[in-house]
Amino acid sequence: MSIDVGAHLRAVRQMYGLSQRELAKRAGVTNGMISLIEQNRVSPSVSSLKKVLDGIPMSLSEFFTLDLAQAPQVFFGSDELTNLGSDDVSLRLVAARRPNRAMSILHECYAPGADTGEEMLTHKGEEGGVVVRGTMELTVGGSSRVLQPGEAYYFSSSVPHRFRNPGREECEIISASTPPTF
Amino acid sequence: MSIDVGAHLRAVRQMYGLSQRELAKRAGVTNGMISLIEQNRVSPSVSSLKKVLDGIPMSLSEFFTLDLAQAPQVFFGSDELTNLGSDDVSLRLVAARRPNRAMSILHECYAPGADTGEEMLTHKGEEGGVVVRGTMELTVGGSSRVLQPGEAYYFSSSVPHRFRNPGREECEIISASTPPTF
DNA sequence: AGAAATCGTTGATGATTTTAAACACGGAGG
DNA sequence: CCTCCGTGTTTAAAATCATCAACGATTTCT
Repeated sequence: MSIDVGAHLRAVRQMYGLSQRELAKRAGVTNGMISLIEQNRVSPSVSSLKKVLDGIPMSLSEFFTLDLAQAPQVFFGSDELTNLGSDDVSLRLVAARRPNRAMSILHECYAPGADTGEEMLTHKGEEGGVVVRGTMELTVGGSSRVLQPGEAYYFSSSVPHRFRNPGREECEIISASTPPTF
Repeated sequence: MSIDVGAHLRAVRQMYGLSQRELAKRAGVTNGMISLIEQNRVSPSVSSLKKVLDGIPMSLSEFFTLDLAQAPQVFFGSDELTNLGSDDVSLRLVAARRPNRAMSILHECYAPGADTGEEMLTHKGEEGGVVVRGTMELTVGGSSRVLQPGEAYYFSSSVPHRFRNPGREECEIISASTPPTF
């Protein structure tokens, strides 16, 4: 069970201070329809839902991505980052326990020679980051490059990729990925 | 005109190597319906579209957020980051020209005393980051804190916020925000 | 208090979607 | 050649959604 479209629409509408009739008028649909949708007595067609959201206005993407229940921690001490790494790779996640995050932000440390494993990684979403200290060899699809401090990367995570620290020094990077990998 | 649901579903389905019948079977709907949706001869109800996507599987949120047209630059030299800052605040953006990015990743440098301006910032989305060097005073809503190197933050950008470098040293942070601010 | 306005809900009808079953096309193998 | 799969597409009937108009409840103003 994922999203309750009816309750969600109601919450969004009220958050924008609109009545069913007011929204219906802006959207060019009937108020009754909005009532039925909000009670989950019908499941609107995508085109109808789009018309309704246009009246707010809000995109379908925003609607399905938006999460209301949020009143979360903002500041994180260095020791409040959640450590997810193994022996030679430290992955420290910001806001780990925040439900329905849009991103994973990580403070990563790779020991000399450390890597993300034999197999190339493939998953949904996008990721990017900046090298802060040391050097990082990144392979994405066919191409590969050793990034120096201050250099950066950004790619679609569905393309097979792999990280490796080729240097004798520890490598530190700050990265972000969306939707959240961790 | 936003998204072409039919074409989009077709692209997603093919990306996962599924036939209409195969997907229909997994989703518990008929193959004909998928055909009609993909030709935009009908606009599916949200519940139907959800059933179809469950067969992939993919969430409604992902479906409406995902963008296909992508074959972009992966690696960025330090000098290939796009500088957006003013005199005392340097904002260097990763993958600036990539269309339909899901995130903005920034390498930011604040001169001593520099800030994001008198007014509190408010916009859609979420943002987070890690302090790499120097100190950063961050105010979010009512609360405020001075973050040290290695410390981090994450919050909803719709809450009024402000950054200021209170130290005598330059402050360097890596940040990410979604949807992209820049 | 009473009238007027606004709210969300409901029932019958017309419009649209969804199903089930058949169709047409193309490639693989006997 | 020709049947057997596998595609995706199409059609009529069944199911669901969207509209229109009316309803009861609540608030606002006279």
